[in-house]
Formats: sequence, structure tokens, C-alpha cells
Amino acid sequence: MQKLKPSFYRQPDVLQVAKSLLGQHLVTIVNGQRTAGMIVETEAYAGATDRASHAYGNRRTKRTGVMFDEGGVAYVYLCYGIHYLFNVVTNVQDIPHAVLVRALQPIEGIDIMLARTRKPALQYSLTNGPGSLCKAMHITTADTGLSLTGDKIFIEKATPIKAQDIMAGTRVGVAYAQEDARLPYRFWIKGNPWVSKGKGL
DNA sequence: TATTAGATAAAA
DNA sequence: TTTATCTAATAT
Repeated sequence: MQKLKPSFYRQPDVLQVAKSLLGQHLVTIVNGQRTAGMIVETEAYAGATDRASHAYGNRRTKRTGVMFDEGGVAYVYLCYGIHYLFNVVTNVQDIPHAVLVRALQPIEGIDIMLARTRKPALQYSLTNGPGSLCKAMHITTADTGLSLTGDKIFIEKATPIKAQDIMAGTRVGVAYAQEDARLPYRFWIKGNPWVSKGKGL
């Protein structure tokens, strides 16, 4: 399998990247253990112009700093004090765009994921949420800034999802973003059971 | 005067 | 629980 090229992440349109990411394989290798999953749900964050983004108004801090880097690196932050959220930084330097990976369909190392999540249930609850996804893939804030073309966390090119199988809707958990919360920046694969929430919109 | 460290507050 | 911001201390 081939890794996505750096140029993929530097596309000027975050929405395009978010959609293109669907169906690709996110893989992490930790302690020699390889785990992989197909991305089935993403959300786009348009940086400076997006109230839902940490980088809204070009707000730059130690934490959000990596979003200002060139596309192709990982941005991991903590939500609600306990959930790690994995984002892919896109666009060029100084444009803090990012795509949040919300759900995965396990492909490789499912047993390893199960061991990490300590939730024996082989249900869709393994990687169907941004928080549990990171646990399963062993992603933490220590991974922020890592290049997605490196050897620990990367995305492999896979069969692209057909346009008619991509659904769009509003993002979740961004009520504070006011009008921006209603933007159709969330994408998922139609009918995939691993998508985090109800698909009915 | 600048940089670093510690402490306190806020968050999502 | 992590992260941000402020205040203080120490070095420059």
C-alpha cells in the first residue's frame, strides 16, 4: 500500500481533502504493532474563518500551533479532558486548516485495538467515535506534529469512495460555533455501520 | 530587559 | 484532566 503524498494534504480546499480522506486507510505503528482502519467519517475545519476551529481568527497558541504548519502533519488535542481527537493538518503553512477524523472501520490489528480499549465488545464501538478511535490506534497528544508521511502515523491510499456514497451534514459538538455550527462540513460514507452517529441526519 | 518557571484559572 | 494565561523569579 502506498502512502498519501504530501501534496495531497496541501490542497487549498479543506472540504475536498475531507471528502478525499474517506475510504483511505489510517495506520499507526506503535511498538511494532500495526493497526489500520478505513476512514469512514471526517469533519473539515476551515481555520481562521471557522468559529468551531481552535485556530479561529488565526488564534495561535502552543496547542494550535501545529495547524499553522504545512499540511501533512497530525494535530491531536484533548477534548472534555479525556478524549483525544485526531486531526489531519491541511493546506500550506500559516493556513490553519484541518480535517478531524471522527470514525474508522478497523482493518488490521483489531485484536490489538481490543486490548487497548479494554472493551471486549467486538461491536461498532471500537473506533466509531473520535475518542475511542484514538485509543484504539494509540494516538495521544504526544503525537501532535508528527508527519503523516512518517513511519508511526500515516495514511495509505486506498480505493476512493464514489461521490454518490459520500454524505454531508452538520458537524457535532460545535454548538458554540453559532452559525458556523450549521455548515455542512461533516462527511461520512453512506450506509457504513462504523459511522459514529445515525446517518439520517 | 528578556526568557523561563511556577501557579492559578478555564475548558470542551 | 489538559491547556492557557498571568505573575514572579532568574538570567541576560
